Amino acid sequence: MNSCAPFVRKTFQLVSDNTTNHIVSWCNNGANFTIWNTQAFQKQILPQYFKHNNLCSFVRQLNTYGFHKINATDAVDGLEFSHPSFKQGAKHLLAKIKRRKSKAKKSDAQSSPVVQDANQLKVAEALISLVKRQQESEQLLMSVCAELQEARSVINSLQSGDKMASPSLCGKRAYEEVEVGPSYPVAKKLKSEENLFSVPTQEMFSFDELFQPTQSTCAATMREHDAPIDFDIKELLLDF
Amino acid sequence: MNSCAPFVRKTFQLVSDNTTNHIVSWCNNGANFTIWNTQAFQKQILPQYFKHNNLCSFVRQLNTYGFHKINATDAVDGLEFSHPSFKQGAKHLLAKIKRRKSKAKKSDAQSSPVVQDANQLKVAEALISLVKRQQESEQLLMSVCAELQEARSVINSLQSGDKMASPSLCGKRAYEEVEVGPSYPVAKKLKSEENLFSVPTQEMFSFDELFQPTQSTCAATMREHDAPIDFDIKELLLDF
DNA sequence: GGGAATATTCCC
DNA sequence: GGGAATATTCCC
Repeated sequence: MNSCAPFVRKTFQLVSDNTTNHIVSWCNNGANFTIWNTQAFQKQILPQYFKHNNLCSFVRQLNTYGFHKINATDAVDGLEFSHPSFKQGAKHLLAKIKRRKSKAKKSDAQSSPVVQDANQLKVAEALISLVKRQQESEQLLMSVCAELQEARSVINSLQSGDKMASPSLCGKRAYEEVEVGPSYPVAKKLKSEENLFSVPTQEMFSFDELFQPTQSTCAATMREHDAPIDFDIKELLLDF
Repeated sequence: MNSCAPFVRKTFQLVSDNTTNHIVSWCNNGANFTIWNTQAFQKQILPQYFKHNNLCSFVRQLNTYGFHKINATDAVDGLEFSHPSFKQGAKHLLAKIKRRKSKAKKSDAQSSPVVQDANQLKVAEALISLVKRQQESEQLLMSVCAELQEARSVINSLQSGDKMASPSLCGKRAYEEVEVGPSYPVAKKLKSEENLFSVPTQEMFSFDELFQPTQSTCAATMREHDAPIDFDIKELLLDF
């Protein structure tokens, strides 16, 4: 029943106490509450419920628990606050009022990344190095594939004289995943590489969720349906 | 002068107050202090300095600031505490007494990794996927290089009849970093790839510092002086 | 003794 | 309003 935070329970009690309505009371038909006399509230009310007599500390707690101040209008003065689960006579709603956690900084495109300790810095550096290494691997792969294509063109032109197949090339292949014969066009071969590179869809994580591609590279021409690897690592670390 | 924490300053004051030496006082020639009467200390002393009257809370603060309890001996009773910078008459030492920070969990080889929030979990998954992708790229690169080697063997055998060079192969190369002619042995070519792959030494981070290789792969044969990419990602995340 | 949640203070 | 340091409470 009384599973709400001590601060919320005490605030409900002091607002509901009809003997002090001239200092603090429900208002707006029980939807909000108002501190009518801040001096009396500080000196007479707060010390009865809390370990201080500062209105600022009380308001700080209200904010921590998600209360909002109502802008003063011409009709009423006093300090008025509201919370969707803090209503007159509704004790059962108080358990829904939760203390706000110290929030992790959300990414702001302008702000610089905050890396909080040496270990997280190391993780960041690991990611950066790994991404660089991956880019280099993929570029090198492209260049070697281009060379292979040229070599096969040479073979085809050399063989055009006798139209003979080349059994030795097919027989000595070391890695079975590369099933490309001499007459197989390189464009088709690169299509099969896409399957090897792409992250399987059954995994709970995809690159696109985390990494915002910031520029296109030659790798994009090779892997059309996969996110480029050159995401902005700083973007990711903003959420740390 | 008085840059020490409020708790330390107040504790020095209440211990040094000679009018309450029957309740709490310096002892051991001013090296430690003793609470002689815990009931009187709670009810009469604590509320004068703090917002509570609980001995437990006071002791909790002593521990937070690095004080240690002295084991009771036959000679003295009472609650005795000590701190290397909390000595009778030595106000100037109080600034050296620092509050202990909530310590980040250190890695323990037996304990399971603790990934503290959803974002760090995403980073972990990103690293895992990136490592997998890198392994696949390097394996594919090896297989393509093997194919290229075979293709060049075919070219050499086909050319052995007329000993003619192949100018078209050199002229149409798309990527300048691959400077390998038709007669260049593949073993030498892979040596040059090592330079492309390896992390530059002038960077402040190296893979070997962070990642413990857990098994050797075929990639190790290609990149002799570089750490294998298949480190244990869980090892790294223990420190989060 | 100390981790961790809540409370209070201080400051922007 | 809310971040962050310190204080108090609660619990192991």
